[in-house]
Amino acid sequence: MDFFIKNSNFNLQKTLFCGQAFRWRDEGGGIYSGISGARRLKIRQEADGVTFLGVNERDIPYWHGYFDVGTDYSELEARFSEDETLKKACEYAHGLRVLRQEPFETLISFIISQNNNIARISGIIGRLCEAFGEPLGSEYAFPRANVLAGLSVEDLAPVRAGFRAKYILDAATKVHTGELELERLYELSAEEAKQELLRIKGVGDKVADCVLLFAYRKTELVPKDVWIKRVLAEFYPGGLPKCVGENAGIAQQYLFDYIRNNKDIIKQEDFV
DNA sequence: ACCCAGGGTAACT
DNA sequence: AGTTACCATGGG
Repeated sequence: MDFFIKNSNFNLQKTLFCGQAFRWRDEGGGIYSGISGARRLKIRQEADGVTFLGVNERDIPYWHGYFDVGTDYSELEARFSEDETLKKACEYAHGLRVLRQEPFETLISFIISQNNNIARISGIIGRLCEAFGEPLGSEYAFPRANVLAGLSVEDLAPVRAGFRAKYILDAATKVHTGELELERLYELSAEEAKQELLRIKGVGDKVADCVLLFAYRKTELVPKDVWIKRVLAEFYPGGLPKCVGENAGIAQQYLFDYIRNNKDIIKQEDFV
């Protein structure tokens, strides 16, 4: 069935290609197709919302959560806009939403993201899914932890993940054996959950923050990649302003999209 | 050819 | 506790 969601603050182009998810494709004509975990979706941009195309009715609650439909982004943008730079970021990235993604997929994806660029991250994840994911029509689901846990670095060679291959295997193994219980992290505080994630080889402060923000919706966390470090150095040496409240992580995503597409805003001296 | 990328680890002071 | 070389790969 087709399922329309009325929402005036929902831009798919911004949401799907701002570096938080890596498995979406622009089909043209306002239509996008992608996969989250083992679910496929076709979705169309409307003037006043989005339409899930041919969606299985029982998956609607999942996608509702995935796209964070329950959050009023217009209200967030209004609050953020009390700050001058954030106001510009909100105008530029208007309609962006922070997704609620599957924990294991998010964990592996952001392990792959380290010291890497978005185009190449997408390529590696695509090859990982083709090689080890369950077929999903003409596409492939994200690989399950037990499948990845049974692999060697040699098995992962065709994925061309480089030095990150061993990190992928450590994460998959810890999840598969139950040494790390991803479902349990929902019940923990951000700080407690972070300590759990940091036990994985190849997961440091930034990757942990990304997983907790993009999968567990710990919106107070601000992943500090090279671009956010530049924004902080240039505009917020004392940290993000008070108006971001408990949603600093969402404000961070607006800033990330804004600055990466307007690189001239950062002065040369802040490139470290 | 060179530089960089949604960084982390291990080996140093 | 705070630096720094090194890690694989390929896009710009």
